[in-house]
Amino acid sequence: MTSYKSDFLRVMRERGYIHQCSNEDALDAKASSGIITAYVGFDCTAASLHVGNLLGIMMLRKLQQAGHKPIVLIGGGTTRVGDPSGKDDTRKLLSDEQINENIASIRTVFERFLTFGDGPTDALLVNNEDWLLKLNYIDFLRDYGPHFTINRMMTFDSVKLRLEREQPLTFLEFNYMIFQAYDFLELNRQHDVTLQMGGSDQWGNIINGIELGRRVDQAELYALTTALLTTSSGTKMGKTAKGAVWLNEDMLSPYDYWQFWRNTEDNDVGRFLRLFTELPLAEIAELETLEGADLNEAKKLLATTACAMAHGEEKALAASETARKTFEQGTMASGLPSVDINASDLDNGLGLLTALVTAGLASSNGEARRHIKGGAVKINDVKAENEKRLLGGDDISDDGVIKLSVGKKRHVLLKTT
RNA sequence: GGAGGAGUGCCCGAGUGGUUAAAGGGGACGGGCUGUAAACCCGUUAGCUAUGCUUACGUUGGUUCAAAUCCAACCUCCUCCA
Repeated sequence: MTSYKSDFLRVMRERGYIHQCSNEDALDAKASSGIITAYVGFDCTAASLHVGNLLGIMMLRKLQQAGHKPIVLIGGGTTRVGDPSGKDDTRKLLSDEQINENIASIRTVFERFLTFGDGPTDALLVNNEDWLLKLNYIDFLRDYGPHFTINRMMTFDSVKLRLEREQPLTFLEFNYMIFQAYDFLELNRQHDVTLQMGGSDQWGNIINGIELGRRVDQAELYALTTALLTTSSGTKMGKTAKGAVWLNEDMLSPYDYWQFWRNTEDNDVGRFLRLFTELPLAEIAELETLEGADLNEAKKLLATTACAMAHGEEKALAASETARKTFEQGTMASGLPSVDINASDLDNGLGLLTALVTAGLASSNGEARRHIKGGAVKINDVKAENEKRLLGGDDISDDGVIKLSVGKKRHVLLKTT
């Protein structure tokens, strides 16, 4: 297949989203002749999605932009089971309350990327607990069990890898793929969904759904996956000093989110621009030709654009400005992440170690101590050598804050209240 | 049900009575070099009210001056047999 007829698949390929696609000719024909409805499933194991999920969200966005209908499937039911794909260990089970809290917190993110509503191409958010929790075990087994063979399930990577690595795979997790397959069937019945998208680790699960749909309803379903995101140097993407790169603002500040993209490796800039921004391909191609330090301009653009999509233009520009002041001018930037401290603590003299820990720059006094020893700590851009140093009112700069830094990149402003 | 093997720090993995907060590697973090990049070099990598104390080698007990290391029971996993 050399060229796609449908805008959707063409864009997906041009921008580098496609890893695998089942029956792409038929899918292409279908997408070029009418509205298709597609979904991506999201687990709710945390209170926020992270950049690893961004690819799925972006796919739905592209789908909608191409005039099709995206469905966000929240795995309220399947999260109660736990997906074994790509994991060595059984994930600890979450309580129902936790799951519901997570769902509430996660759903806000989608509104930034998709247009929801009742129109034919408006996005829809559904939760699989609506049908999974109602299932009757015996009925379900009789209706759908015969369509799955253990022999076949054993061949899927999610199962095979666990067994090969001699890690336990519980029956509970073993059922995950069956539920995901059933989701696809159910969404096809309820909303005429014909395409499921996801990361490449979902391929097996999706194929299971396609087969179930064909066997039970003679439905013609499709799969489309993206490559899992890794950096050029091969490491998994999505980690910062603080942990995962969350999409929710209350979990990771727009400034830190901006920084994450700003620190992209040279070799990834073009790829990420295509995947995570909506700049024209021609412009990206030009940006890619930049070399050496000039490439930093492309990284800034990537950071600001990607940040704007997740947090809004205003915050993205603010983050960009904060970064400019901090790194290019070396001046105090008020937009850096800040932590409130009591003025009275300062009067009595606030220990530097304590300050570093409360600022989140160190996880323990011991770590703070090590950072000081290593010469990484700065107070108002002046290196701190003495771990017994006390912070007092004198340390408050003209801007009314105390700037604490660990290393070149991590800065926190202490603000008195 | 029977026989054998395994469970170590964020991960992998060495260690089989004392100098072991536990080799080595990975990851992560910090420093250097740079461009807030990569690669490379160096360092750090349990907590604390810190010349000491506490926690830590699946769990719980026991032996011993002393245990990750020996013993017992239990839990979990793997392999072979039935």
